[in-house]
Amino acid sequence: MTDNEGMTMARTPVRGPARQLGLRERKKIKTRMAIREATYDLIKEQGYDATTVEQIAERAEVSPSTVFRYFPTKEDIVLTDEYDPLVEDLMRGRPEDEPVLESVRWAIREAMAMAFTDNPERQQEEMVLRARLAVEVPQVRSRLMESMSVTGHMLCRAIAERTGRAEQDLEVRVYSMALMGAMLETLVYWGEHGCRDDLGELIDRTLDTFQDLPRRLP
Amino acid sequence: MTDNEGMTMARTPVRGPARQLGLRERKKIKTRMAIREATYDLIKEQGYDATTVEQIAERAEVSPSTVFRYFPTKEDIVLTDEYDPLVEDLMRGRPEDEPVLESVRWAIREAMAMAFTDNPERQQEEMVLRARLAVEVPQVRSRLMESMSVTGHMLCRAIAERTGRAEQDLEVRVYSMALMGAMLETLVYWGEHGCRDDLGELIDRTLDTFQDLPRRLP
DNA sequence: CCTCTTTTTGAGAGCTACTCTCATTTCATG
DNA sequence: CATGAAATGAGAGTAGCTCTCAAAAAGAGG
Repeated sequence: MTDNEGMTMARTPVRGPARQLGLRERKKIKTRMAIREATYDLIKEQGYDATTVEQIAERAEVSPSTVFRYFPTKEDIVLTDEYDPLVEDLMRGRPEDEPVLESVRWAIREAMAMAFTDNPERQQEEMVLRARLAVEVPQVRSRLMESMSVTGHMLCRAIAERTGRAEQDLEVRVYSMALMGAMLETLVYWGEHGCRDDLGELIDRTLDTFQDLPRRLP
Repeated sequence: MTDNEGMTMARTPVRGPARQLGLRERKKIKTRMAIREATYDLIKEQGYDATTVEQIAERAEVSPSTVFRYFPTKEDIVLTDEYDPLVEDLMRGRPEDEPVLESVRWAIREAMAMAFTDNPERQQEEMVLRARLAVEVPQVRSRLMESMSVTGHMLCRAIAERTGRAEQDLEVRVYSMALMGAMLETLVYWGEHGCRDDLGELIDRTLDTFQDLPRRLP
């Protein structure tokens, strides 16, 4: 049951005979979004812990069972939204001889830009909420770390492909997860400082730091 | 279960020259260990998920309430045992001008050595179990990551102290968490490979990799 | 429009981690 | 031994999550 979410608006089915979403799939997307938005709103109103799945279901006008059918855990409602495939694709599009870190830098920047193209308001707001929850709610932070590890594996694949090394090489994995740890901490840092800084700039600084770690801290 | 003390009545508190723990505290330590061992054994028998807190309580001969009084969550029973203060102390003992990474390397090595001094069998066994669970059980892995983040903060303090930087400096934090990500991945790697490799050697390799990251992966 | 199949949903029962409260037991001490 | 403090157990309660099964909705075809 790999759910392939489109994450785009359900309105205006694409013209053309080839790809027409049926009513069923459009409804699924709508339900998914309804659950998400209900969750975001409730959390903003009363906080994460005080928000029960039952309440979420009620506001989204579905049954609790359905909520769990769409999201495996409560935390996932907040923070599942797959950047990974996007970033992976973007990285694959970079020239072979580019330093890995530069590809990463470019891919992240591009992914963020794309995410913000439609409905930048809402996207920004959700990012802030996620960062805040990552700071405040241990469960969410844990879950976020877990998803970072998935991203890390993606990065392993990309690096392996690029450098010709094995995907399971210890060095490759260490490199990837170190980078993920760095990125996650950047997000937490951003959240702890009230999300006032420019996240893109922080990420740039992090990548700079990462680029020559040994020189940074003797 | 084989701990200090001989089950005396201790009617009169023996005020010997050496510091003697009261019966209460000795009992607490015993209970804590009993819960841990019951958990380890049950997990070995039937796996993590199949082991309920009720079973653990029963085997440890305490009530379920007591289990939760000693450990905040089920995961904590498996993987709480604070290396952090030890490592922090060890790091503080290193010369000021030593490169941070070398202090880390030394502290970890020393901490491992100390952990293995008494009852190396059992220690090794528990380490293996933890690594295996970190690989197999998402909840445990999450919790482990969470605790790594705590260790990361400790590392931040140590680095800040050593280098005179602010503890909240983005670079310091990025450095620390990158290192933690690397260490955690090393543990996972070890676990995935059946804990057959020498963990100390893997850690050494990881630290080597970390030492000159930019040269490792162009 | 009606029928048949497949997918999606809701209702409800059930499990378990975890919390809280309160009475009881166990230790410490004068 | 008496008194106070701490640890425990019993039990009730909450919420996340799973599973099952039957009803409802959507698609395809006549």
